[in-house]
Amino acid sequence: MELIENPSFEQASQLLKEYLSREYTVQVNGLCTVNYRGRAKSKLDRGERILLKKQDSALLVHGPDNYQPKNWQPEVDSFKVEVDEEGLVLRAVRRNPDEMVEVFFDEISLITVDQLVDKSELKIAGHEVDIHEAIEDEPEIVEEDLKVVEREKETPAGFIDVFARDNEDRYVVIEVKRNPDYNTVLQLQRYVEEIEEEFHGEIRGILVAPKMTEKVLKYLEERGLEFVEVEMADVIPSYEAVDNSQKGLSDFKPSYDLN
Amino acid sequence: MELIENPSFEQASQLLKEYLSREYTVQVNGLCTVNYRGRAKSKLDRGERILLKKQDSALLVHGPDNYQPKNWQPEVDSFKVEVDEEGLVLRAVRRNPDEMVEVFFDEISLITVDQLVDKSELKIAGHEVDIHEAIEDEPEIVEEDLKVVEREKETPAGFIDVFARDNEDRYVVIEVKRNPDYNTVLQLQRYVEEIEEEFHGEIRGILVAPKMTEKVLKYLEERGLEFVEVEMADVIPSYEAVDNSQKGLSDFKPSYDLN
DNA sequence: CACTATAGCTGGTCA
DNA sequence: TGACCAGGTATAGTG
Repeated sequence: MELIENPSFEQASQLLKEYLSREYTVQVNGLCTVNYRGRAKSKLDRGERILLKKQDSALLVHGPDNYQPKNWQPEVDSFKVEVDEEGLVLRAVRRNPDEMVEVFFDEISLITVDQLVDKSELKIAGHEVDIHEAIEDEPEIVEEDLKVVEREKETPAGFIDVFARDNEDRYVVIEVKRNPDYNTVLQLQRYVEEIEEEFHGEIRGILVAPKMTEKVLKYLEERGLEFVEVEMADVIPSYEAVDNSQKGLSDFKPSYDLN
Repeated sequence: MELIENPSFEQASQLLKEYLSREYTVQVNGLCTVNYRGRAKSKLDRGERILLKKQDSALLVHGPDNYQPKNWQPEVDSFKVEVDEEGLVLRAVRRNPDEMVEVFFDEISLITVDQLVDKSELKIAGHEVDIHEAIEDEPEIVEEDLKVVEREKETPAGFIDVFARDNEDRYVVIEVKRNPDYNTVLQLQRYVEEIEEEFHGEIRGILVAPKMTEKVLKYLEERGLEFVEVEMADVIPSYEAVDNSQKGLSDFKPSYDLN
C-alpha cells in the first residue's frame, strides 16, 4: 500500500495520474467542491470529503455523514487531472450517458493507493426468484401433493409465478411476493379470473410470502384467496459464496487523458 | 487526523472503542469476512475491504469494485468491538428494523480517524408565502418588465398566487411552490385554462420554485408552461442559513457495549 | 410515527 | 435494446 499524508498538489497529481486509470483502489481525503453535470446537475460546496476510486473505475465522493455518497460515477471512461495555482482538479467523464464529475481540491490531507483482493461475492438468501425455484423444486413447501404445471405462465393479465394442480386436481395460481400488499392481492385476483376464463371450474389462488400484515390478509381472504407463509431459512437450504469479483475487470482500461 | 498503519489488534480495538460511537469518521482497511442478518441474510467471504463509519453512525463496507457497498447499515444504534486469538470483531446493531452487521478482521492494514466538516450542508429557511411577497415587491425576480395585476386572484379552479402581465401585455399566471410536483403542474394548467376562458388570447403559465426535478420539468414543458428557478437567497432578503449538518447528531449517542 | 412517492436511483430479467 | 420490477432499497415529504 502506498500512502502519503499532506502531499503537495504536484505529488498528488503524479500519484493520481499514475494510478487512477489502472486497477487500483485510490483514496483521497481533502477539502473540495464537487460539480456533477449529466442526467441532472448538482453542485456541492466546499467541504471535507473522502474520494474513493475503485478498481473497476467506479468513483465515489463521500461526505461526513449519510450512507450514500454525495456524488458518484458508477463507471468512468476517462480521468483527467490538472494542477493550477488554486489547487488540483480531477475530472471523471463517462459517455452513455454523457456525464461528468468534477472535483476541485483545495487541500489534500491523505492519499492512499492499494490493490484490494476480494475473491468472494455476496449472495443474499431470500430473493423472490429463489423462492420461485424452491417451490418448483419442492412444491410441498406450499402444500402437500401439489404438482407444478408451469412456471411463469403467461396470461392476458401478466405472468403467473407458479401454476399448479392440487391433490383434487384443482388448478392453483401461486403468486410469490417478498413484501405483499394490496396490489399483490389484486394482481393475484386478476390471475385467478384469467385462469377461470381459460379453464373454468374452481380455481384456487395462493399468495406465498415470508411475511404478511393483518390488513392485507383480511383483504386477501375477503376475495376467497389463500396465504401460505414461508420461512426463508426453510426455503433456501444454503447459500453459497460465488466468486464474481473478476467479472469485467480484465476489460477495464479507461483511457487516460494526459492533459 | 489520526492514522495508524498495520496496527496490532489491541491498538485497533482501543482506537475503535474510543471513536466508533462518537461523531468521527473512522476508516479501517483490512482483510475481513462480513455477515449480515436482519431483513435478509448475507455472508461475505474473506477479502480485502474498506470499512467506513461516518459521523452520523452510518456504516459502509466497500469492496474493490462496484459503486455500491458490499454491506452496510444506514444507522447504527450500538457498536461492539472484541479481540480474540483469531482477530478483531466489530458488530454494528440497529433496532427497528432489527439487524446486525458483523465484520471479522483477520488483518488490518490501516486505520484513520478524522472529523470532517462539510459546510455545504447549510440549508435555507423560506416559506412559500415569502416568495409571493418577494415577487409582488420585485416582479423582476421572475422576469424583466413584469407588472403584477393581482395577488391571490380568485378563479373557479382556486386562487392564483400571482397574476401579472409581461412586457408584451400578455397575461401571466404565476404559481409558486417550494417542492413542485405533477399536481403543481396540473394546477397551474387549470389556472391557465380558467384565465384563457376569462380573458382569451395567449396566456403564459410560469411555475416558480427553488428546485425542480427532470420529470416534472418535462411534464411542465409538454404543456407549454414555463419554469423559473429562484434562489432563496435572492428572493428572501433576510433568509437565514440554517446549519442542518448537525441534524440528529446531537442526539447521536449510540450505546457502546463494553462487554 | 406511519404512509407515500421519488431517485443522477442501480441492477436484474425477459420479451 | 428496452420495458418492467425489485432493492436488506434510501430519502424526502405529508398526514
